[in-house]
Amino acid sequence: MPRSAASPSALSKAIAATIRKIPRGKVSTYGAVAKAAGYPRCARHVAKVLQSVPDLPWQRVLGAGGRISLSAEYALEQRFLLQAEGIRFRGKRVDMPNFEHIFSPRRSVPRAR
DNA sequence: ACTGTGACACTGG
DNA sequence: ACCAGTGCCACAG
Repeated sequence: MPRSAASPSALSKAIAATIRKIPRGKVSTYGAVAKAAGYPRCARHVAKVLQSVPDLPWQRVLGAGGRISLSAEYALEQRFLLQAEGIRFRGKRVDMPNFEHIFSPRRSVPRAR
C-alpha cells in the first residue's frame, strides 16, 4: 500500500461528504454538519472545507439559528440561491423549523430503541 | 513543535 | 433582540 494517501484529511472528506448529503431545498448549519460528520466541536472546520473544496452546495450551510454568516454581498447571493431552491426566510434567518435537514443519526448504539 | 487561521457556537450584558 | 467577548479544534505553513 503506497503511502501516497489521499491529501485531504479524513476530517475534510467526512465533512465534504456530509455537506453533499444536504438535499436540495434543505439547509444545515456548520455545527450540525460537523457533528453529523463525526467531529462535534469542529464547526469552524466546516468553514475551512467550504473554502478549500469546490463543488459543494455551500449555500446550504448556515450559521447557528439559520443565520447567514457571510459578508453582506455574498450573503445576498446565498440568500438568492436558497430562495431559488424554495427555502424561505423569516427576517434574516432561514425558517429553520421547516427547512433544516436532519441527518440520519449515527447508530453507534445499534438497536437503540 | 509552534503559531496563525477559519463562511463558527455559545454566553452574558 | 443585538453585539462583543470567549472558547473551540484540527489543519496548514
